Amino acid sequence: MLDKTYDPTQFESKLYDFWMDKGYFTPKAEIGKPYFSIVSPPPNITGQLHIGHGLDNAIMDTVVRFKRMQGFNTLWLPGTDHASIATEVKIVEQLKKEGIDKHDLGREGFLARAWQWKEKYGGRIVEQLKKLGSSCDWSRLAFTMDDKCSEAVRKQFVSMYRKGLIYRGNRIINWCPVCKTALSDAEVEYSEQDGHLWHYGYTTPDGETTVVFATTRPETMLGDTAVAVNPNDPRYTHLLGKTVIVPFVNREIPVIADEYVDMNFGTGAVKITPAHDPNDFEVGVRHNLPVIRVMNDDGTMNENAGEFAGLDRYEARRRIVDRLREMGRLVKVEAHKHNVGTCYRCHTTVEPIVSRQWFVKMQPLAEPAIRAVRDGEITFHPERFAKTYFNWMENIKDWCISRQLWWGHRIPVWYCDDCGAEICEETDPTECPNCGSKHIHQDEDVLDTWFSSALWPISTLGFYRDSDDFKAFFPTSVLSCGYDIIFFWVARMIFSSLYATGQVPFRHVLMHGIVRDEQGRKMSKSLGNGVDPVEFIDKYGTDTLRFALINGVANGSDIRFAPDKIEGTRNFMNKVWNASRFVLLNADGKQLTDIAKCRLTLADKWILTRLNDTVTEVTDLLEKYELGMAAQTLYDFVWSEFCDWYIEFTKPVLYGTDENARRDTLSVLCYVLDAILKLLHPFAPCITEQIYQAMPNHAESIMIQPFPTKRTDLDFRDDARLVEELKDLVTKVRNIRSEYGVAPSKRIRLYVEVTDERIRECDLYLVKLCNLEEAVFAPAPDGEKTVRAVGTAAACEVPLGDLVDKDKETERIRKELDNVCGEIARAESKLANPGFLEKAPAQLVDNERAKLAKFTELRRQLLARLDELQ
RNA sequence: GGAGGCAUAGCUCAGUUGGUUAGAGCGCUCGCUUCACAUGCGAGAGGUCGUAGGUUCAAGUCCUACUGUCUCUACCA
Repeated sequence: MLDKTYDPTQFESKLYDFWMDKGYFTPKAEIGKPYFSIVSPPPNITGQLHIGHGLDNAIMDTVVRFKRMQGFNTLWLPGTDHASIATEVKIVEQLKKEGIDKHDLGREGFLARAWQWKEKYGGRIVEQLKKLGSSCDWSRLAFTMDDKCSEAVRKQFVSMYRKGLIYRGNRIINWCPVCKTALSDAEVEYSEQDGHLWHYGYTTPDGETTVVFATTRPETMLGDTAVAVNPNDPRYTHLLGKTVIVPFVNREIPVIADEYVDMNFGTGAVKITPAHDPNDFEVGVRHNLPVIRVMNDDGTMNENAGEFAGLDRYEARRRIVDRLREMGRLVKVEAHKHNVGTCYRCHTTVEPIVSRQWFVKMQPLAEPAIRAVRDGEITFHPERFAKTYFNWMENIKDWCISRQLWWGHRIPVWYCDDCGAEICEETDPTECPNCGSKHIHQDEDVLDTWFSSALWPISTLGFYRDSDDFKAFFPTSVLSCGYDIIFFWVARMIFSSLYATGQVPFRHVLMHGIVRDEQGRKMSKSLGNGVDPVEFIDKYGTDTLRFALINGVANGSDIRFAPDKIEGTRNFMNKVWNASRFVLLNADGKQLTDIAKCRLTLADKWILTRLNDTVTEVTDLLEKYELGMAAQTLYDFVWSEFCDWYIEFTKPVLYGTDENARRDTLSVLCYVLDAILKLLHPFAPCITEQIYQAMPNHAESIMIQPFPTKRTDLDFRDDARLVEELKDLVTKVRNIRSEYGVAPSKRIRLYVEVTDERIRECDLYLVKLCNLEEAVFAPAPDGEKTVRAVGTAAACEVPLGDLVDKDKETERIRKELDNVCGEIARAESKLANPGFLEKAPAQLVDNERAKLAKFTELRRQLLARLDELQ
């Protein structure tokens, strides 16, 4: 039997262990069997569980449990990510506290520390994920740097290298002077900052003409190798082909013409620094300009900076501006807001720098990736995110994949010290295949962490090992992640998988939003407004966490995680618990009947019909991955129909003396509760299993039971409609009681005049739900003062004696009459519209006619009542 | 600059091929220790669905423009 109070901490972790012991999470790789598979987005080993993981896992577990119950061979494969740069930053910080520089340890020593870190924090996050109740297969737990994944990275790299899709070159990249590594474009975040536009100029050697321009980064002038103007700009035609002198370094540079220059911006002249600006770099390529780097990797000025060498970039900027001012060259200084790129890990302003790095050539990879989504091989939910995807893919630039870090997959390229050959093989070479020299050395850099993440679905399933898992579970069915990593991850998995396997990595992409705080702010460490899922689960349980994150939330929209929402969800769990307790307390030790053999009451028929509706709706919604609406549908059914009405309907029977009726009603109660538990299980796995285990005739576990399906043999539309009429009457009578201040405990008599004879069967329901002393199926005796509730199946009269106020009652009836007349007018005007009759579906026209008939009848009765009152 | 989202009850939000009287939770008002649940029960009040046009028999839903707001993306020195 269930405990008196709902306390999830008493059973959640026990149930998880039970499921694990039974091996329910671990499917066999059965090739050809209908399957459902998800490969989990791997959390970074740097961190701990946050609410975003909670959301991600709640979504995946709900879908996975649903599909498992539907009978699919279901795999949910979990893992963790080495998170190259993020982890390395953390370890460097840790070392710093111990007074150690990473270079003191050397590469080997550092990597040893990193693996220690991985053991500690990777293990911790796995334990935290288990608290969520996620039914993932821990026997297949993967790590981006384990053998299988490393092998995939190696093979993919070599293959792409050989096809010329990976190349090494000098390009402008984003450089983080703190992390001291290159970053991809996706790893740069822009933030608007207050800066300045400094206007000054360079003068021709003869000292006669000065070309004035504006810049936000004066320090880069030391690397200027040209001044550019628009070829169509008449102001500067006379200067084309001339030269000007860069002060401080006294370099003579040409004035060139290039379309890139916007004549209407500033003075129409631009200083060109090919080594430190992406656009200038392009200009430099077109005009064959020298590339002069003036900065070191740590953001200080290098030897090319002349008198400013050794200064930090910002100090150099200040000094240069000061000097220009002293020299009288500074024409103007303007305040200027501009977007500055920052490192997504440490938020330092990145420096565009020319550097020799490895790149993935994107154009050939992007095309099939765009096609796959366009052709519907992959579907985004909601669809609009496909646009975001196209937008990025169609304007994609080459992907810088080398990082000047140690923690990660080392680039599998060796260089021959003797002949300079570049060697890229699947197995580590020992000598140069070109000249036979033994003097070879490996590239020092590691790969962007997202290069391995991009292979995650194929590497974890063992594509490069020809494994059964791959054959049984690929392409995966669903990918679930936040919209913030579409570029980092989703897009890259798509083109990487298409390249390697010729197949898409997943069929459906479920995008969710960001979990925000009560005021709609992002949760962050600095604001201290984050919700720790582990703490939350210890307090409320994982079912409440999961349901609160999913219920009523539209796909892809951000979620406000507010305390009253949490309480509401907890209350719902409590409701489920107590309703179950009611059923189980009554069913305890009683014999039940097969539902198909029960003599069903009207209420039974109603709830079974409504259950059918709910099963259909929830199943449809889940199949469309509309989890929020599916949960909402269940919430409403459980609370507003099963608890508020059906359980109340059963009470007169359960507390009555007819043993057969009691048995049958209990059978229906148990049947419906059992179905509710199963429907709810994907969303709230623990509470449903706990209750299920207390049910009569339960099987080993709810999680391997079939998901409920519609019972056409238990569908009673007509009776269900009648019960809706009954509910309507009950509400109206209660309303009258409330309006007239009849004490809830006061039992009254009710006179009922039926239009639908079946209402007579509802005697007990009326007595119980309206708290009657009796229901008399006759008109009220003459002279009895009553208030009337009018419905289509019956009209009820509540005798209230002197409480009845003629004016008040007239007013009440008039108000209802207004409403009814409004509806009649509406229906009539629709039915009078020839267009509607011709073009609207027949069903709709019929509905409208039925509605008109119903309201006309109500109007008749209301008018009759008004007459009586006169 | 480009793209996209949002704008519905006091608040937070659902509302998916256009089709019953636009819903929920919270809050609010009134009343209830009714034997599953006060984490509850019953009854209510509260919305011309941002503005203006258009398409349609029919628009919260589709189209156009506008206003407000948020996000992504690019980046002109």
